[in-house]
Amino acid sequence: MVKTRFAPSPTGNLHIGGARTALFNYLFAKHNNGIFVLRIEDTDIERSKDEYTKDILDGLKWLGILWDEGPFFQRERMDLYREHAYRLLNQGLAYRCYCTPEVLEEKRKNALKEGRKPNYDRTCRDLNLKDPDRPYVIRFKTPLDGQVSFNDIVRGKITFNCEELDDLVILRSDNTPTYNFTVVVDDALMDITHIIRGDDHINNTPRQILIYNALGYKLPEFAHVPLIHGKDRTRLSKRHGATSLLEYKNEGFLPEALMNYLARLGWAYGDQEVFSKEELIEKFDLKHVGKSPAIFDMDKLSWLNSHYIKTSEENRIAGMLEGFLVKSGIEIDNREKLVPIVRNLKDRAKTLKEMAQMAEFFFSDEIIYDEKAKEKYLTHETKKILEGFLEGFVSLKENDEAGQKLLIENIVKETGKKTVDVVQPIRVALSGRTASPGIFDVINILGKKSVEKRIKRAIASIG
RNA sequence: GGUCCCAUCGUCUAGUGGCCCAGGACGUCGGCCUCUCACGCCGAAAACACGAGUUCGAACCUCGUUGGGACCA
Repeated sequence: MVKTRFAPSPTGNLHIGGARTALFNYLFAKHNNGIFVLRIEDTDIERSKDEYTKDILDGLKWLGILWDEGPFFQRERMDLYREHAYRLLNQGLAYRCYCTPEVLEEKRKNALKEGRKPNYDRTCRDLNLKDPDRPYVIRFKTPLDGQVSFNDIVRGKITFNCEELDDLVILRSDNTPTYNFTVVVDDALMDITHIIRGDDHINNTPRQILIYNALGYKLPEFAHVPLIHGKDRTRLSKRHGATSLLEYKNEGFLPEALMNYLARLGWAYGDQEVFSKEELIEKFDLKHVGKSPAIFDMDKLSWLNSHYIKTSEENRIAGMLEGFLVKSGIEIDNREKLVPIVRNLKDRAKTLKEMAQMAEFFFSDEIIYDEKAKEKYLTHETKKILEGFLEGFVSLKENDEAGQKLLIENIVKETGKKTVDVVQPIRVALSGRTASPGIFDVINILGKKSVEKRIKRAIASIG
């Protein structure tokens, strides 16, 4: 049974990189009919915050990455780590180290000065000390020589010399376990079969393998996926913009667009670009994950988002649009309008937020004219056009699009102007802007009364 | 600085010795459509980091160089 996990520290929001790692774990598990576990690594009490945990859980749920087990919290499992640490101690695979931080720092400095590696010099390794009055840490006995190598599913064989590895601390003097130790204990106890994580953990892997072996647990498979980089080609971080995945939600992105984009970032399935969640589960594999870091590209995300806006159920988009409108203080007088509005705006908007901005004018007859638009199209010259339009329009029935077309054609003929010069003033009168959906769509979504009101108001504004 | 990793169009990538004078997508540019803005459609420019080697043949294999990144300090 395949079992994967996503194990974030709640020391920050769920960002794009974390979300992708979670997604790969999720897709791999689901592809293999396996289990996906969520574990919160909150042992760093100083920096861990509940708000971050919430952001992570909410972000995953929004994306549609649902975990089968958990969330487990490491803070609740401290006894387990201590037990394991003492087990290694009792078996002679770890030792008490009484070196003080001051001494260690001194040694480190000297080593650096003399050009040696600043590793711990293993003073206490074979002393077998046991002093009840002095504080100590427990260190892991790393083999003095030999190699550790593993077959990474995406990287292939990776080898480290044990000499490079330290006798790392597994339990601090305050009785708290360290990162590399808790990870192994948890992954082993939770029966994780495949560890899929960012390649910033490659260097931790040999230490963890040694701990697995010492503890006598079965090794999992490892797959290190490249990190996502910003435009400057460094690891994605706060200064690259969005710090939480949920910001994309607030900006009007659809979760399926994010999921699709994230999956294709560093992974490919031939030439295919668009994938549903089900397709991703069916087609995802670690073998086609690339080895080099990928740069986050907002343009492509936007393109996918507009694709999903165009192809989603209009009702669903309308529901989400309503939320964005309400959020920007728009009063929705008539919810019947929402679906027709979506139908006309879905090809034009890249995000729901953008769509809400484009839709605002439908909801209030008190149009605020764009300054330049008014200056150009609401003039004494165009006043006649508006008056002519209004005169003809009042006698038309509701939603008589053929009649409306004829009316405009007639004005074009009578004035000798181009169609565009007749339509634009009307557009500005109705929407306040020079760009909008087709003029007849605007007219018929607004309805006869509203159109008349807005034309009159525009005429009045010219004075 | 040490260790490890990576290297195809601006970006995401296809490509595992001949199908590749390198394919798709985003973006860019040009055109068509058109009541505006979009959408859509058509077209164009755009890459195998460099140098050796292996081979009849290399984007694909080997070595080196350069560049980039991550971790540790």
